[in-house]
Amino acid sequence: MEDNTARFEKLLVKNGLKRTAPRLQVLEILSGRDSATSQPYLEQVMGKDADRVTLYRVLQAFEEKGIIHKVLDQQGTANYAICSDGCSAHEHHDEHVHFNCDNCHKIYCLDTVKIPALKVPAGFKVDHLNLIATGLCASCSDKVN
Amino acid sequence: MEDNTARFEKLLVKNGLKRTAPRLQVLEILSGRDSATSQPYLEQVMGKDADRVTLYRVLQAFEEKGIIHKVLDQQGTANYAICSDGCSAHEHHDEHVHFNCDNCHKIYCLDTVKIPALKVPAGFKVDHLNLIATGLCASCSDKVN
DNA sequence: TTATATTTGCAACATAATTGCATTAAAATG
DNA sequence: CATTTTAATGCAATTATGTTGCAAATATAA
Repeated sequence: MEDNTARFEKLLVKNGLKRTAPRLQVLEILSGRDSATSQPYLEQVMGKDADRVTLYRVLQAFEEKGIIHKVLDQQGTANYAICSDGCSAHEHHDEHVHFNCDNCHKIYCLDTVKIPALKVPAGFKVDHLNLIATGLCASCSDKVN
Repeated sequence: MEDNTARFEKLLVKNGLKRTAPRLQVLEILSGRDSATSQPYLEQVMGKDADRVTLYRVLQAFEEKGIIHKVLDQQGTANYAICSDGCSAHEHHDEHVHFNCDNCHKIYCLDTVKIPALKVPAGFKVDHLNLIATGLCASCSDKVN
């Protein structure tokens, strides 16, 4: 799992995207984190390596191709995480629960927790489900006690 | 159910808020809609009747008192709906499902649908759940067929 | 009717996101 | 390997969204 760069380059090519510095950098940052990453954080980390507009466009392209998925936190800020295998441009499989910690504000993708089936009123056709739980993450509830 | 104004005035007084024109207007608009209403829509409808800042502050005050609740749609836009009875400043009971129609972009509060209980990994402590379903609402899926 | 406490509106500012366009860089081609 | 083609970047300008401080106005209490 060492040579990420080679892996990322394949990922880009596979999706018809050119191998550029800003794109590799975004993948590098996202893969090094255990929770979803906010746009402002990315912007700050990348600094002047890439224009703000470029970052927006990189994220948008990645989302369209199914490389990353977007989660909105309780404030409405966009956060991004690398999709698990199985996502593609045509179909996102990110219907797991996202956990938004009230203390550290990290967003965890709880891949193991599936969203239970849901009964909706007649006529409504559910396409996607998006469940965000808020509370304290394991690390923060430790510290509080 | 005709004289809304009197009802709204009581609601304001009960929550220690003064009876002002912008507040009554917001309540009037929200109560006349069958789905959650976006901040931009409210801003547009109110036009120059109220300053943009006033609208933000009215919405914020209402949310704090438990008169309305905020739902973020898939784009991260704030939408507001009048709370069902039982909400207060201390406790929001809006843990029902919100349905975001992909076609008409309305947001429905599905009060009758409860969010199923959830198993989370050890250590995580869930405080609130927020489930947004996307797809076609009853009215739009009619039209498509 | 006057006093007081809240609420409003304005101006200025801060942040987040989008668009058009010229320039640059990556991959494809011969 | 030079050249062409196509995609991506960076910059400037613009729009949308949300916030803060403060003076003026207004609702309620006294």
